[in-house]
Amino acid sequence: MPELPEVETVRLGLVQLVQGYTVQRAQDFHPRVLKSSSLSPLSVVAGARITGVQRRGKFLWFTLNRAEALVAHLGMSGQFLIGSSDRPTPKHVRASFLLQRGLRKRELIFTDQRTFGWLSVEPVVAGVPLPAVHIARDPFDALFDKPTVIRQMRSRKAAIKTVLLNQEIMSGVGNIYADESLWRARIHPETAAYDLSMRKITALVDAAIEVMNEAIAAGGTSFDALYINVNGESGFFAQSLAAYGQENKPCPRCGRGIVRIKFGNRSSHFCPRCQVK
DNA sequence: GGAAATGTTTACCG
DNA sequence: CCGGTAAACATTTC
Repeated sequence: MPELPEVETVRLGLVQLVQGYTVQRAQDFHPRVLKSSSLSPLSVVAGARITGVQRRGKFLWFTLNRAEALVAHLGMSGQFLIGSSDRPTPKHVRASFLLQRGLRKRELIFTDQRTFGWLSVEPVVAGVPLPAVHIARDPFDALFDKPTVIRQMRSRKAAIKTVLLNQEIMSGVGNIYADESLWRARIHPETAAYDLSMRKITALVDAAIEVMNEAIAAGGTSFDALYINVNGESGFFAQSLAAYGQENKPCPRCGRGIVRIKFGNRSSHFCPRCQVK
């Protein structure tokens, strides 16, 4: 479930279900699930209490009653799931955590089909774990500086979609919400960022905030069982998408068919009438 | 068999 | 050193 709204959906579930729990045992089952930079093997997390679950952009971390944090990135297909006898044992289990709070016990599982996701025990620098230090604040961060972000975006020569996806300018937006934001702001994805007016870029950032807010309220976007929350449930924002994945379907604004182009190694969807270069 | 899938990092080039 | 671009990473499904 991996763009900001999906990661936030997971985070909210984890706050509800694992915050305050103490790790009894932590195990990893795949040679690449633990980042090579990890300060320690995963098993060393045993004994720590989870004091909170935080997020910056698409990076997620558990704060512990220790100096280090347990950091996670879901990559393309990572999931956290709370163990339940109601559901079949998930495939591609990469790590598991036995948790306890008083008499209550829970299992937290990390699964990842494509293994682009990872876990890591990391030092925290000024409130942010090391792997996320280079990631810019996302729009839901209390210290998000919109005017600065807009200025930085406008200073780039690259295509606006590339700039919107750059996690070091503003974090959180991935391919789905980039296409949706550009559609809402009526901007062609290949427009050079520095050719856009201040007004247009402002509209784009506002659209990104708006669409991600709506997606969080819907529990994220799920196309299939690969993107689900900690209870195994799908979000329903997919039904609200205007552009992403809507090739040949009518633009909800003007009726013209949405087109898909290959761009920067991935697909971009837009309305050729509403979004012109 | 080829293409595509919601991400990040790295290398290379100018 | 910086910005821009392409490729690599791995697995599964259509």
